[in-house]
Amino acid sequence: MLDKREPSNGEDAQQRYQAILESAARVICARGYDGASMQEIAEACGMTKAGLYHHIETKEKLLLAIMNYGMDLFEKQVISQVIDIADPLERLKACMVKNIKLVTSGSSKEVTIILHEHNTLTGHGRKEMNARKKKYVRFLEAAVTEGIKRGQIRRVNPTLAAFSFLGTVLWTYKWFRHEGELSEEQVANGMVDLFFRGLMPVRH
Amino acid sequence: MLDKREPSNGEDAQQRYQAILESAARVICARGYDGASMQEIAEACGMTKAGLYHHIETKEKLLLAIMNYGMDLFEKQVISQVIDIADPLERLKACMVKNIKLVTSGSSKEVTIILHEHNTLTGHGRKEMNARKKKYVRFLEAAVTEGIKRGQIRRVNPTLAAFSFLGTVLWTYKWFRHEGELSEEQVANGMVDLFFRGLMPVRH
DNA sequence: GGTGAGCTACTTACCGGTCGGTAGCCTCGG
DNA sequence: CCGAGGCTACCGACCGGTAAGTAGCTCACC
Repeated sequence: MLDKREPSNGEDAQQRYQAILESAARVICARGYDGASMQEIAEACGMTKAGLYHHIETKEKLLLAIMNYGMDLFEKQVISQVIDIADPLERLKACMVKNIKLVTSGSSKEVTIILHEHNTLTGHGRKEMNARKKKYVRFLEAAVTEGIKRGQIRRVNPTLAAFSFLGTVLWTYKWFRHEGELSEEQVANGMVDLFFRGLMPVRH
Repeated sequence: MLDKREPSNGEDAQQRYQAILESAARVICARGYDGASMQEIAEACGMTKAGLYHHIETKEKLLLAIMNYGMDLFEKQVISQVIDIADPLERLKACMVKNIKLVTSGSSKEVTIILHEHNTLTGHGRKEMNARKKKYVRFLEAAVTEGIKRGQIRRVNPTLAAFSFLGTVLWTYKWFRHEGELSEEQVANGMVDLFFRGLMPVRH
């Protein structure tokens, strides 16, 4: 049970911890989880390895913390931005735009780590992350189902639609480059257009 | 200059080498490149580490060999199966089905390694693999462009369409499970339907 | 004067890779 | 037909280096 008599101190400590997660995320994102040594991560945090271990328990728990932090970020910047949109089709479209921008902006390496290291965690931590991811899939499936009921979306398999959505959106982490010819906006809007309207010409 | 008086011997050696690549691929696919030790890989090949090093130069060159083997497999089982289809739309659809089945079947771990370890190779080997991947993107873009010219596909950005295609298809390596509710056929056919027709209802 | 944050110095284990050696087969001269 | 020489495939033992993680100290600040 924490005594919160000193909010400024508590806030500082939390900010410090988040700064560690962000620095660690940058290293792990660049080198991969196994390729990143605790030495490197500690240096990126402006500390020695032993100093870093004052804040974390193990390397794997650090990874879990980074991923949970990334999930918090995702839920704040994507889900909570669109969850109140009543129209399921508009909800899905807005969700796709927000999600693509979160991935392509590259500002939160934690999200990239979640995407790339999907098989790295073991045991309980892995189950925890899988549960959080599954919640997102269910959210997408529900929106599709609702859209079908309303007649806004044709009769497709909601699970397949959700994974198709996710593939389109999340695969961008592997190929999108800011130096490239396509801007974030172009990708986001273009993907929405492609996903919802398909490739076929308009019927007359 | 090899004297090929004994073709059977040469074939044996090549088969042996391929068996090594396949065993190594299984271990690397399961543990990740950095997580897989040469010790483990050698054991999976039924050899000691020193014995394995008789066949390969370095760990990274082993990875490159595995990826090139996977690319050969991909080109044989996907590209060459569809490249002669005259209709670009049918070419794309057949390509998507073949590609999804290659990934979901899970029989060739080499392909999964290509997808997952997209940032692992360095230097020349990485350029080599990127070139082979880019060829596939160009192939898809060209088919889309041709489909647009023929009026079979509406005016979309071919690059975006190609990456959308790839996201839908290749993301399956992260979530598809044979124990799951969806069969390979259901996924392949469902994805084709979704990708080409989109989510919107048919206009009347 | 205690507590959180950090350090130096260390342990144990394993990593990728190499070395010298050898068992078994093939080839070829005599 | 035999045996010397060479080659392929492999092994046991080992190298220098580095990995994750720890014990125990200092020190600034409440």
